[in-house]
Amino acid sequence: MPELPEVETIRMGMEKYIVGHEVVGVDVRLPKIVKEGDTEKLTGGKIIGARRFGKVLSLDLDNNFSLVAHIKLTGQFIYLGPNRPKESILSSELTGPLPGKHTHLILNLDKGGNLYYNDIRQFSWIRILPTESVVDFPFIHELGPEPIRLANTRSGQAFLTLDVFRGIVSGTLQKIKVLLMDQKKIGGVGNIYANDALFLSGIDPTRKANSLSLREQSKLYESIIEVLKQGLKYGGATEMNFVNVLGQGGGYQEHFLVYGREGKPCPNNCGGIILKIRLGGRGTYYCPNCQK
DNA sequence: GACAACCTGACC
DNA sequence: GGTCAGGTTGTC
Repeated sequence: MPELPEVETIRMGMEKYIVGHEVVGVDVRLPKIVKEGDTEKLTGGKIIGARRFGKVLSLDLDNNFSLVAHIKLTGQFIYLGPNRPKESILSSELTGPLPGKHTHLILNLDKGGNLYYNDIRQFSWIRILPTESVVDFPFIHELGPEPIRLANTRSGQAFLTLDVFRGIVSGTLQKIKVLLMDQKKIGGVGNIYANDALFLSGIDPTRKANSLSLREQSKLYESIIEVLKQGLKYGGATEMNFVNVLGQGGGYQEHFLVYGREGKPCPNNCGGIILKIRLGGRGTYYCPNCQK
């Protein structure tokens, strides 16, 4: 499901295919998706940038308005129009027809292009905000630092250094996995990458954060960065129905370490079997042999 | 700190 | 037909 690597994959696609286009019309099909602001402000604006803050996207226009979106579990931004690479064949399995019954917003772009916004579960939100106020929007303002620095993110988000991470981890009684997914503590990490990072570092997800040794803190810090980089490398994980701006799925789901692998053998070949428990209301997967 | 709510589709 | 999935908010 969309976490930092998936949202960053979308952002990169927007930068490549959407930025530079003018918005010539807006079609709102499910008004409740737009929680704040007037979508008509977008019309006539030229898209000049795509930013990401944790799991939130911001499409910035030259008329000082931004379309800000949290796609939650099942949001999709798909571009159809000129400049799509010839080899990008839309997977109707992942997106359905465009527009379709889950298409809630359409940005008509110049040169006949369209940006479709789909969301099956309708949990996501879109806001139209003045560009200068995007960083002050409460959810974005309260986001914790991000674990990886990306060249073109322009997120303005603070970077999670090892020292900062140590401070966060040692200062709370929260269970370590719950902490990793707490957006106010660390920006961008969700269930898939929290599970895999804890496996990679050999740490039991139910441990209290402040019980980690200095060595475990370092190992976990490195593991978070490693799994996020793997996610990015494969263009995200197509769990739920994540697709990039061309409607294509990602590949990290083929490389899950423990996420979604209940009952399967531990990838370390330790002989253990992956267990599933619930932590903070979320499915949590781990190897009881390797994670202490 | 636990858990329902939001919502739909997938799965048993 | 019932249950589960999950990011975030809201409520107990």
